[in-house]
Amino acid sequence: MREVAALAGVSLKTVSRVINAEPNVSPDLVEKVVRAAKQLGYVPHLGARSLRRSDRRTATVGLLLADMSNAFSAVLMRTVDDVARPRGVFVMAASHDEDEDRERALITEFVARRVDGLMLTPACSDLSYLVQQQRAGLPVVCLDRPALGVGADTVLVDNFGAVRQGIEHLLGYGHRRIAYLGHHGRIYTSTQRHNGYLAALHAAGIAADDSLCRLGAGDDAFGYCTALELLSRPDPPTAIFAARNAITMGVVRALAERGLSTTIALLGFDDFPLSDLLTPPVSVIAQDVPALGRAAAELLFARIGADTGPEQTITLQPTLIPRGSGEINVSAACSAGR
Amino acid sequence: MREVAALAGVSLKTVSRVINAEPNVSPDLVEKVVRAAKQLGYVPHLGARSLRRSDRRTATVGLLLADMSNAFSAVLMRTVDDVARPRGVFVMAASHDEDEDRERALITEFVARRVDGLMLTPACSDLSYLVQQQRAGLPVVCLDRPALGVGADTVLVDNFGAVRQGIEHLLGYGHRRIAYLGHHGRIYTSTQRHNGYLAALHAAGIAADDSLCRLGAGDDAFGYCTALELLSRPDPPTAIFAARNAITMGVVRALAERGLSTTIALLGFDDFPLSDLLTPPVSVIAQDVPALGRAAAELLFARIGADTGPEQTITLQPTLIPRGSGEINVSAACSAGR
DNA sequence: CTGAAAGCGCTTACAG
DNA sequence: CTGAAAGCGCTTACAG
Repeated sequence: MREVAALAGVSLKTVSRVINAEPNVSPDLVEKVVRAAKQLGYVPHLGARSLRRSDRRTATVGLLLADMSNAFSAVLMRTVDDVARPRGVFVMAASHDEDEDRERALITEFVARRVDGLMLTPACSDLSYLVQQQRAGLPVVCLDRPALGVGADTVLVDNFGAVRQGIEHLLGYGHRRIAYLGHHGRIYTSTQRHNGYLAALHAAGIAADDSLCRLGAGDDAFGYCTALELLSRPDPPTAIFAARNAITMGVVRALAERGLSTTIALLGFDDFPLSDLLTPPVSVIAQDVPALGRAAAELLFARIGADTGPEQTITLQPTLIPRGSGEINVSAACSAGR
Repeated sequence: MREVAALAGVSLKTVSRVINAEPNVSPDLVEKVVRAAKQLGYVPHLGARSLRRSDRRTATVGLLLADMSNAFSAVLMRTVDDVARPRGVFVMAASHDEDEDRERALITEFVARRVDGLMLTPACSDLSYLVQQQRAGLPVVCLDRPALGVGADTVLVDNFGAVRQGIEHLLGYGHRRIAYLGHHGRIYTSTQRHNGYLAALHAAGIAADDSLCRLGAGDDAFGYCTALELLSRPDPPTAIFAARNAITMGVVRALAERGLSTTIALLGFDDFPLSDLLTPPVSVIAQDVPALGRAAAELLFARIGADTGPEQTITLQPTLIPRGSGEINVSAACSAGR
């Protein structure tokens, strides 16, 4: 900027005025500055600007996810970025891998970079240490999971209701022995889904069989191995609910291997590519991930824009998409399973 | 920091020394400062630090992708982040959507934030405007596509060779009428793949049939519609090469719908989840995406670490994974197709 | 309409 | 071992 001022033969303040498109600069000075800036390839230093400006904005927000390599997170990032970009804001993303210490360290790094706001999918740890930052003016929005120990705008998905409804769907096809394959650990969404399963069984007057309820790593291999094991039992389940798409894929593999794809009903949480091309097509409970990201980003930018209204919690409803695998009657399973 | 100094009863410089773990501070002052910092919840301002420090590092790198919502980019981001994180560096990602103006604007925004380095998958536009930034000390690494109009470390995938080999694989099963479904536009990887296809045919003495060579949007719908159309011809292809996984998925759908999955050979570029569970399992040419991201990130950090060695270009070899769909003999296709 | 001075939060380069 | 002064690139708050 100093060089631009020197080349244009004006003061720093005049350059600043031109860069920021402030009014009341004579046209010929504007042109001199613009020409000098172009000639020098001058790009204003946003960091220095934010240090001095009264609003202290860095035009940067933090997005803390469980693991940004999965499709769910990738879509979230993109929709958040789509909201941020028109405002000239960049998104810095990071993954906490469900590790609380890592989560806390990453939040501190975001704060050290003075992000204008923070969006996070909490690792379900106590976030009360965030209160201090919030009071210092950091807007925080939680997405997909609620904040514990701290108030914050939150966008959730009705995991509980959707799974209950999904299990009721399977019950409607006569299933009574429905296995639940889920993610272990105290991840909020897992717990909610599990509770939805239990609630549906309870409402139907069915005692939950603990041996049909398996919690594990939540990946493809877990789904595959667990399904194989369950199917080998003398009293196999007639239907399987997979609480995550990776698990669903593993179960699909196991059913195909055993030739049971059209015998055992399967319903999965979260849609995935090609689910409609499998044999039979896989029924799923689908979340509107872009809507989740968009809602959270809009809440955050409203807060950054000094919205001081009461805290909001938005809950999105997933949709059950019946494609075939979840619409298999129990009689078929019984005749083949025994 | 001022508050910390006041609370600890020391000078700014002493606080600075403690924060930066500089030697030669008396233990009791260290403790006083540490206690004051903790009490106040003090987090150093990295922006202010980088403004003043001699190395000018912001502990931030830019990652410019075509579209961060797809699985390929998501994995790239994660592996780049895995290299950056242990160095205390954050990754800012953005998507240019193959739009050159957007690409240029995003690069300027990265420069305005004074990223320590820039990694990009160029939209295949002329990047000579980057030379100025490079001379000013900005390390640039291109990944997946080469830099045009500017020298930069680059990590590429041998698209040409892998596709030529893939087509030879199909030729080995007796196919002579092999369709090519690719992405239009002047994206480098597309062109390379297309050239690999042509080279293989040429080497085998087969005249390329332009009507079998379709370039389009490169998505699922394009693959589906184009495959349906080709299969409806009086002289349909006996094998299809899909130059991108989204296209492959569309072709899978079309073949399944026509009951031609085990009749027409299919080979796709880029693996995708569940490809091995389809009927028949889909043969693909798979790229090692994590290796791509890791190599690029390591090149970048070497440059940031003042490596002034000659420019490097690393080329990774994809792997052909035969699963069944690409190993269908031409005779079957001929008997059914006519 | 224009610019000189001060200061954002930190580190550098010195002096003690 | 400790600190006062200057300055990174910019904007604020004034004065002219």
